[in-house]
Amino acid sequence: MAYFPRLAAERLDIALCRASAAVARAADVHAAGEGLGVGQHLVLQMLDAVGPCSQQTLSDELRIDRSVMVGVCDDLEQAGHVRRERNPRDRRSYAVTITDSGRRRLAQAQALIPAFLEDTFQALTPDERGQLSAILAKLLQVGAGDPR
Amino acid sequence: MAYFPRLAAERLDIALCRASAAVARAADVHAAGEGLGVGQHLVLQMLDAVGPCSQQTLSDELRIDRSVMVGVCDDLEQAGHVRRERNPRDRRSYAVTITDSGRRRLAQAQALIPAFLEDTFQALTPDERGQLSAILAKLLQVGAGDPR
DNA sequence: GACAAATCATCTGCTGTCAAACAATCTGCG
DNA sequence: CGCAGATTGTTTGACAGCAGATGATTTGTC
Repeated sequence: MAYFPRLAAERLDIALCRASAAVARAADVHAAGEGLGVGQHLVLQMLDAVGPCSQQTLSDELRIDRSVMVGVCDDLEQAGHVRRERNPRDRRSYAVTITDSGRRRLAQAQALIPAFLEDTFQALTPDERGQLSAILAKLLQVGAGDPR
Repeated sequence: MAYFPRLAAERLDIALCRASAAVARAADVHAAGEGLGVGQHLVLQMLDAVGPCSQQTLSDELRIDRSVMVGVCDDLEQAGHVRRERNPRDRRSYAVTITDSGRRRLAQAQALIPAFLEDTFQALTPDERGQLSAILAKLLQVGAGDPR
């Protein structure tokens, strides 16, 4: 029932990982019910916001490994939500572009996110959510051995 | 370079998972250099604090899967840091007990934790670390679809 | 132009985790 | 007692993620 209390109090790293695992599982369940994986959702969201990208750019920005991005884009392409054309200026890379179908699918998925977040983080007050967001942003920016 | 900004701001779940992944990797690197896995460390810490436990209890409290706990205890037993005896009151379960060797190993590992945490969370002020700790405790206690 | 080094997408193998199945044992109910 | 169902530890199979190697292409330097 109770999470071994000294761990949460003393080991910030462990608590962070455990909380993340629980949240990730909830997100997977939500995504599975939605039929659109978390990675696919992120790719569509980014393509919609910033326009066509190479898979490398998507990998870097979204922190998804290159070799995983291959499968994510495969699935999206097969579903018709994305087009993969060679970038004419650099034929090594693709220009991954979101299609109209992809935009519709994204809008549909986006609409369900607020309720999902509300459900997942219901234990936190709006203030706490803001604090958490700011703290995580700081951690991702500088810390944790990720000086890219 | 920059983490696609809208994600960090809007998707608390994604930010949490990304931060956790970075921290987990740092912890693994640290543990590998130390020669004592994170799971093993946690088990020793809990056995030292609360006395002999079954593997099931360890699994529940430390949020480590039963089938993973088998291997963790195997390694600890083989290294002589733990004894596994059948619980006479319930011969299905073990009474896992920390040995003197295990206690020495634990003390040695514990001594390095503060420096590791300081290094990993150097981007955060003491205030922020306190906030993060409190927020994570709340999340682990109630939230994220883990109503055990 | 020619060649070395870097980059993009991809594939392969490895590791770690989880779900499901299994045997042994315990508990509860008649 | 006798039997159904739950629990503990374990093994197995499936799967995601990552490091490293590979082929195609670009960039930089001579």
